[in-house]
Amino acid sequence: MPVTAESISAFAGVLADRSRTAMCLALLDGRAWTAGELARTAEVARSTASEHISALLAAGVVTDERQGRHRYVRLAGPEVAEVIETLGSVVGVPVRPTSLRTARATGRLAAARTCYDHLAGAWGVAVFEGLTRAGLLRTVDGVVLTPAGRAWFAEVCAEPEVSAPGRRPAVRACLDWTERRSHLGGAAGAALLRRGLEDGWFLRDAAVPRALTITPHGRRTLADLLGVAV
Amino acid sequence: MPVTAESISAFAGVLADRSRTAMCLALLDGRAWTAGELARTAEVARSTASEHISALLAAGVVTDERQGRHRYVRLAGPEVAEVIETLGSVVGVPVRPTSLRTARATGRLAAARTCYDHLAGAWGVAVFEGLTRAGLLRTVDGVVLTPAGRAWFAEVCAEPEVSAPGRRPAVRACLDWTERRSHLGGAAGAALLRRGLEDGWFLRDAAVPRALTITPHGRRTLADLLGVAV
DNA sequence: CGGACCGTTCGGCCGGCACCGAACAGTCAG
DNA sequence: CTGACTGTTCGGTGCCGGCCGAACGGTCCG
Repeated sequence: MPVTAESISAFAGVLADRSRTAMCLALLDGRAWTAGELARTAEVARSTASEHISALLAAGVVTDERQGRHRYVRLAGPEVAEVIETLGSVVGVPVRPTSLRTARATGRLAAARTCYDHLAGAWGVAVFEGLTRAGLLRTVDGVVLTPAGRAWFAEVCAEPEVSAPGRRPAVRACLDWTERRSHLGGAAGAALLRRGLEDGWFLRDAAVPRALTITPHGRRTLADLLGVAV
Repeated sequence: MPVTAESISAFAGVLADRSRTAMCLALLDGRAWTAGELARTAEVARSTASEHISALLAAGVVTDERQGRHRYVRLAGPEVAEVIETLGSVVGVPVRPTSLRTARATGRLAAARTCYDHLAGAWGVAVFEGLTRAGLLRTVDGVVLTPAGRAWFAEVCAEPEVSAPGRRPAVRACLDWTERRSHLGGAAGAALLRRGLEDGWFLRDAAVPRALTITPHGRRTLADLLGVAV
């Protein structure tokens, strides 16, 4: 019983700071923010923001992901988003409109969106799993492109770069915010998205940044390419 | 935007203390606790508890009610209960069983219970409104017993005390925790509960403290007395 | 390699707050 | 009235935590 009180108060303590709360409110949009962006949002020094992010991380409020010289931070899951929204709703109305707006936005984002430079959302996960089922991707101990997959990408995306031994990994499993499963990152993921945008599989949403809508043509093409219903 | 972050963090700050959280967890059962009981539950000095209660009060987490030398404290409403439970659910499972147990308990408590020494819950509210409809209670600018009501209580409860100009008010509107409407407190409310227990209208629940079950006899009697279906 | 940029670590400062005990005010019972 | 009890106020103490700037390690680019 006292353990429960301890852990709840500890968790509340993490949210009990103006700067950390400002960061969390920014993160409510479901996107990944860099540490510097969060520092600017909360209006504190980068060093201070770094400490705050560490605290949020330790409490399980956010997850992070290093990428080059950047540190991308996102909310750890829908549960913590719910806590923050509940907290906001009890303190007054001002969060409601934001909440509704983000709900609509995340609805669109959940279906299909860009994650940095590759495809994410329900469609991103479907593609990832389709590639795996088709034998183009092997997911034991990490994820690698099979020879068949390498050939497939070279043909579909017409980009030899995918197989080149550059510094960027060809494929990378990227945990999906909404689906909690992996979608395809890395050079191959980027190439596929580029190809899809060029060829009209997806259209960028005018209203919601990062959101994508699938065209009927894209739907047919992907089903065709993967040899499965997606 | 900064205003929102400010207010959310301020609210979270109130919950960000082991002692205050322990108090809130105790209050989750929906009952009113005295300041001393909360101090013992949180294992702090009475003076410390007093300060904590003031903080919870200022934040709108609880409401209080002085009664004699006691200060009764209860959660301000279902919304704050929801916040605390949400907070507990994200931090781990340990709150769930408690939550389920209290849910079952509050289910019984919602129907009929004692509030200090009078009837509360759905039945308490129904009786209050039945008395009003029957013209025994007038509820403009507070609540008073009509002459007819005074006679009714003298007859039914056989207690002249109800009309005596003692220090305790004859009737008092007591805001019901579950119904968010008034039930009957004061000397008349106490007399009515006493009469009901003596005459077998209600039985005390063995498992859940303060819970009451209505007997068929009680149901008939109340409907009869109030001249309405309750 | 050197310069630009991002993030982290480390002192050091400062304010706030949780806690207690003692003294005091109000209520109830005998 | 007296004594028992509940709750509040007020100093005083100690600690925790948020903040910054400076220095440093990594990464990307030319």
